[in-house]
Amino acid sequence: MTIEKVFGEVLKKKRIESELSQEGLAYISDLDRSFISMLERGKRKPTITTIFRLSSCLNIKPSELIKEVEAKVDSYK
Amino acid sequence: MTIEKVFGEVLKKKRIESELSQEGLAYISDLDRSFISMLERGKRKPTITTIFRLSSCLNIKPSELIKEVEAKVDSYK
DNA sequence: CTGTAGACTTCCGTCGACC
DNA sequence: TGGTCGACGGAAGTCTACA
Repeated sequence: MTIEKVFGEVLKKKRIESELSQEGLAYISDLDRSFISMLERGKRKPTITTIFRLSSCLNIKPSELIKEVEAKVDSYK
Repeated sequence: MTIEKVFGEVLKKKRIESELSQEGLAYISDLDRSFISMLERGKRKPTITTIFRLSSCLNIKPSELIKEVEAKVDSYK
């Protein structure tokens, strides 16, 4: 498992929990919808600023988002 | 304060605490020394994979690194 | 040991369109 | 609503070299 794939899974989960569509998240985060789609599918790797932006839109701390990613990455080892 | 500037400050602090030179960190993380230099000065924004790579070299969890960044960012608000 | 410059390759992130 | 395609500008990250 790659970090970007796990990040995509976590992002999708958090987005669903916030009851947002990709389009809705794209709108409030001011990121492109196709980019959100690629992030969720692990086709793109976000920069630190993108991580912070998405986190605030999902009402979660960046460190908590990363923590979930790191826990999931560790579980694959 | 921008996120990348704060990240650079935290990165430098952690590197010094690990008693590593930029060159040493570049070597073990397999990143370019000039890139490490620019990261520390906030001239570049790391992607999530770079954050994970640097964290493991600094013996810290990615989420803890981000946590310090987010705390410092918040302190400027 | 660190900063920076330039030239380079790869990829982030945008945009419009279609399924 | 989400996946994907192609084109694009700009930025991530490498490498050499010099102060």
